[in-house]
Amino acid sequence: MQLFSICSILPLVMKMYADVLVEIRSKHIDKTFTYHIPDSLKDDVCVGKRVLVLFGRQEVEGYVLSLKDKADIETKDLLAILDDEPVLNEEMLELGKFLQEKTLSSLSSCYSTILPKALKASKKSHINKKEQIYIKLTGEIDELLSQVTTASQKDVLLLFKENMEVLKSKANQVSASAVKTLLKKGILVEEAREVYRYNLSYKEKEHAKTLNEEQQNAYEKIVHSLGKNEIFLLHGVTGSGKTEIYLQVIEEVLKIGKEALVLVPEISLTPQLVERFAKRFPDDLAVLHSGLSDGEKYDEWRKILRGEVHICIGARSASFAPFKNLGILIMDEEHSESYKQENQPRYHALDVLKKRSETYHCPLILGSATPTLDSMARAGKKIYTYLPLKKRANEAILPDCILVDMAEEVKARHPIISRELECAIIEKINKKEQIMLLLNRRGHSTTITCSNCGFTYRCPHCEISLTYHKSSKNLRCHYCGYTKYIDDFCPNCHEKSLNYYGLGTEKLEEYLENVFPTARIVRMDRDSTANKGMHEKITTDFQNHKYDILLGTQMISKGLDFPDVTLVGILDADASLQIPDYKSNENTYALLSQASGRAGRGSKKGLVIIQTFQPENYILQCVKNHTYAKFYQYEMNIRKTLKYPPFYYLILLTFKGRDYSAVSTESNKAKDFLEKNKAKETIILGPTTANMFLVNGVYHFEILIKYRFDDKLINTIKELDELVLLNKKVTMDIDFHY
DNA sequence: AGCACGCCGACT
DNA sequence: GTCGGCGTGCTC
Repeated sequence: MQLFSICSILPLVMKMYADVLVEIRSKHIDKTFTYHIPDSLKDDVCVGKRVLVLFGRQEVEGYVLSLKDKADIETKDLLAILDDEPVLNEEMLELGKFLQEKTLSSLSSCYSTILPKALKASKKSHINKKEQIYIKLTGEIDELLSQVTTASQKDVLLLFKENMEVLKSKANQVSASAVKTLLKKGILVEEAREVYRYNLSYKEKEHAKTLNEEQQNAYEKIVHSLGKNEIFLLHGVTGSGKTEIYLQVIEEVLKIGKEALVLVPEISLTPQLVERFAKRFPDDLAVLHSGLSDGEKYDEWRKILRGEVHICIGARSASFAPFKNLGILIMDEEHSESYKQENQPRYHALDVLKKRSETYHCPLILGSATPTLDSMARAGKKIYTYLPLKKRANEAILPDCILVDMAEEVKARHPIISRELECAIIEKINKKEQIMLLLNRRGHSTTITCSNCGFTYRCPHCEISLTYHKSSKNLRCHYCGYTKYIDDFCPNCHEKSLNYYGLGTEKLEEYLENVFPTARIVRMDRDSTANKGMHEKITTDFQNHKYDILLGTQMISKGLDFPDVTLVGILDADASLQIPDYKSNENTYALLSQASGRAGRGSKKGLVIIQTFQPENYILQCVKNHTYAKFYQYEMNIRKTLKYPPFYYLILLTFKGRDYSAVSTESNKAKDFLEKNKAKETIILGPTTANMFLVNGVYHFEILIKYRFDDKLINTIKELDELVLLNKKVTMDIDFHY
């Protein structure tokens, strides 16, 4: 089980050659190259370590994937071995290959994803362990004291009256030069000790809450399956106490000496949640999320690797946490799209967890208030064990929900905040209760048009209209990041006649300040939380009643628990329905019920007001009535008729390049190739120009493949991948949808 | 991905 | 005549 066991056996065999996967993230070079192992490095090589090699004319880092005693071609020597212990153990080596097979991306990109940045093979990743230098006495203090003559040297030694060892920096404060002489004389010795950069400082232990009957039942089923590879779908409305079940299951897992891995979406990984875990399991928790520096992540990673902690909570990338004896895997908010990586390798954390739960023979819990249709269908087929939680844990009742027809409100000159919402806000403020407003669009206004000549600002690279950010007085493209400063004059006709249309969080904040001048308002979105710690500051300030109204993007809809929020307003319910994606209904249902769930989590009953132009929309009706089951039936019917998941699998191929006609012809050739090799039921759609047709000067074409039973399809796509690789003007991106 | 080799256009 | 454009091909 220990890493060094591999290491200590292999050198005895004395292999002469090593197969090295060089770290060049290109599909053209995605294979191993054989290098000769010079005698000086023989005792040190082993599978899973990083090495330095000469590749062509450049020095490159790579991973040793296997050792052998013959080479069929001429070889170069390994230049150096970079690790004392392998960075990839057997499981991780296997997991990398699994990812490559699942995503059809390069093996080296898979290994890079598995490892924390500090351990990636690359040219310049010099994130090191942080060390502190301690100094120690070499003998008895009284005896050593008699050997020194100067006063300052004596002072330094006196530090050791009470401590066996002292931080060198501390001793230096007494007298740096004295420390130096004492070290030279051999009276003191240095000792480097590694320190961790990130530490949770919750020492008091919090105890388990009692579970209600439903929770108890779910808990017992899960605990009963420990040691077996079973997948649970824990379907519980917001506030039904899923987290408490996780915590108690983890407690059982720790009792049998095993480890627990908990995944949460990045935006749900709030200080509130971390605190809850940290207080329950003091000194036994590692946290991995994007807010940590690379060094901190590296330290957390090593705590896990060394077995110093038994629990890890983290976002998507934590699915690779280097545990060696997992007993439970948990994926909270399993419907979250953040579990899918949107660049290569485009893996889904669920696949990684499923794979690891097989490896370790341990259960996997998928928790959600709004499971994906896919998970729900699997539960229906008994592939997953279904565990419903229907009641809110603290007996709180679900909030009332009202749909407001905005067509009427526009006529009544209330286009932003409807009359109902305005009244409710005033009422709640008077009662000293709190309000959350969800508007899932950042910035100030989405379209800027000249009323004189009709000019509209568009991104020169992406052809979409630019969003105005008032606080920074510029226009931004939310796709490519293009930024442009503007003044009040139209660049086309030079009149001062620009109109700002469309509503973003910045403009809403401005509007609210005008309508409710006495209310204390705070905004939370990617822009207002750009600086480290802002997210935490806003949430704690709001919790402490420093504000009455919290407005923000979907960032405010997840994971936060404010007992005094009794009103939730959702301003742009239609926006997410209109996104051209087969999942837009599913995502809308999840987002809106998630946001609604923020209301009335304490003892007071909550109210949710949803503003929409289509109050009769079935999805919105389901949200209003809290009827997931009806939503599920309705949406499954649509998916079935339109041949979408979970009835069909989807693969999206994207062809990219700067040369329009090259991309067009290549994608058409690809279509022909696929048509020739497909199974009967497989459907090839396209090529069409992508949603984002032109981004940063790169043209995008798409082919969508829908299939059910097509054993050869994956192989066909691999062949196609190699064909497209020959054309240097076009790249092909493969994306498996779930 | 880099970095070489190689074969055609406008310049001191 | 040369400097340099980037198309093509290879890296153990």
